[in-house]
Amino acid sequence: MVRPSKKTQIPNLQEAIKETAWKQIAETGAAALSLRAIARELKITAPAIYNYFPDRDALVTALIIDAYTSSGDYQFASRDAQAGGDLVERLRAIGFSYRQWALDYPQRYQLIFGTPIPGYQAPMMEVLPSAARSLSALVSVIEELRIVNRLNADGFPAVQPGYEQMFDVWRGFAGDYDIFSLSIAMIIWSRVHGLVSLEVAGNMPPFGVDGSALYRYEIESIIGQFIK
Amino acid sequence: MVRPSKKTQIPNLQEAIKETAWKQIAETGAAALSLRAIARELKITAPAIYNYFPDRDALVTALIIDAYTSSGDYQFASRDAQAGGDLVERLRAIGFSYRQWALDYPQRYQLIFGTPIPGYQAPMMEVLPSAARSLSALVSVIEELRIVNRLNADGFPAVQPGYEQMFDVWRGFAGDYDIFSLSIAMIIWSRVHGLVSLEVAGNMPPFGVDGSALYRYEIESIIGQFIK
DNA sequence: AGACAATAATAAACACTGTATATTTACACC
DNA sequence: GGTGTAAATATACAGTGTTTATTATTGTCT
Repeated sequence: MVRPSKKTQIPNLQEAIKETAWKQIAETGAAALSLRAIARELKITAPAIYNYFPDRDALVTALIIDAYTSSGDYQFASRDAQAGGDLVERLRAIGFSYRQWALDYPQRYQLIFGTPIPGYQAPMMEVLPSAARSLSALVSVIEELRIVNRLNADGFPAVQPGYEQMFDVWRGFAGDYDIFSLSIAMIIWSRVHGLVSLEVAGNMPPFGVDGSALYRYEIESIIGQFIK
Repeated sequence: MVRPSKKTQIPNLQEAIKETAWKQIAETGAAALSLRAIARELKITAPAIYNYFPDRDALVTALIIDAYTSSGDYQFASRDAQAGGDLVERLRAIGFSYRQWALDYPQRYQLIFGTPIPGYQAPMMEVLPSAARSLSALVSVIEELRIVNRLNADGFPAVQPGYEQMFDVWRGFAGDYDIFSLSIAMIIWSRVHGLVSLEVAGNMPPFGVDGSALYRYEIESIIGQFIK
């Protein structure tokens, strides 16, 4: 048999490949991702995958986009669960959901922020839409705080000249927010990311500083510094 | 020829293997590290490496230890260049040297904090000595600040009970510092690491926030929050 | 309905990788 | 000077991503 009849074929094979990839990433880690292993599990030959993804890197890119989307969904859900409430409370909720997602899906987190795939470099222009969206729940709340004049960031460095068009690209994906709100969101992101990345990767030496307590402290530090 | 005579042999082959590994990592990235490629460049066969490293992971561990040592050297050098000066100035110098090292050796930074080697997990107990030392330039200054009562961290979460012995292990490697100083150092580390890791990995979206300006802002934020 | 072209799979092969095993040789020591 | 050890090679195995050629199925056009 050279080609299976439509009855025995897997419907929506493109999606099935990604699902199997996620399953194997969850089981054995992102670094062990293997096209041949995926093909084995789907009872398919490896080159068949090339009908749906031009190469391994393209599959990884698709997975990263899904991961960003999943992270963004977490943050939007937590923001909207606090809809109508205090803006700072919404900010808190988003902050905690960032860590929660990383703890729930450490492999997805590593796929985005580690570099587990040999030789892989994410193509910025393909990934940007989902990456920008994943940050935009945070940006949206910061923007609201800015509008009601509760943002405090004296001496915050100005954006480099000549990048306005890049910002326009971002705007198209993530919403029409002020560039200052975006900058503040990025520094907040870098803070929570610092703590979460060390925790998830196991680089935090085991002195027993409680991860969630430390994280709560850092969230309150952020609020104390940037919100008035 | 099955074994080269001593004259044609490479002296200190263990060190030569690591050097070649670093050379290739600098050229083609940590993810492309290959025992066979190293062997080719040294004009030996791949299994010969197994006389010096039990497997590839052991070589990677040795490289990571070297990288931690290199990072620590940067920070100690910058601290000692400010010896006799203001403690806060020393803190600043250490902060900047952390980023500078990452920019000078992005591949080494990725080797430690990314996960570029498929299936590799750093053995904590082997890496801890050099990792602890690399943080201890910072810890030493924080400790001095604590002693002269210039440390400000109200509400900082307490260390979890039952980890005293882990801390003792750390003490043995990095110096006899107070556990509170160590905790403060860790949160400072997580902040600079958050910014640097996003910058080095290229995950900072290209809005043109000047990396070094943003970093300076963050360093001053840290000093403003924790030093009085 | 029949011819045809596009499509989606397989089969086989290539150049890699890390690693295990067996073999051979150079060297140091008694 | 023989012997044992250590350090290299040779060979082989199982795995990887990817390319090429082949083949059978499918949908479309006449």
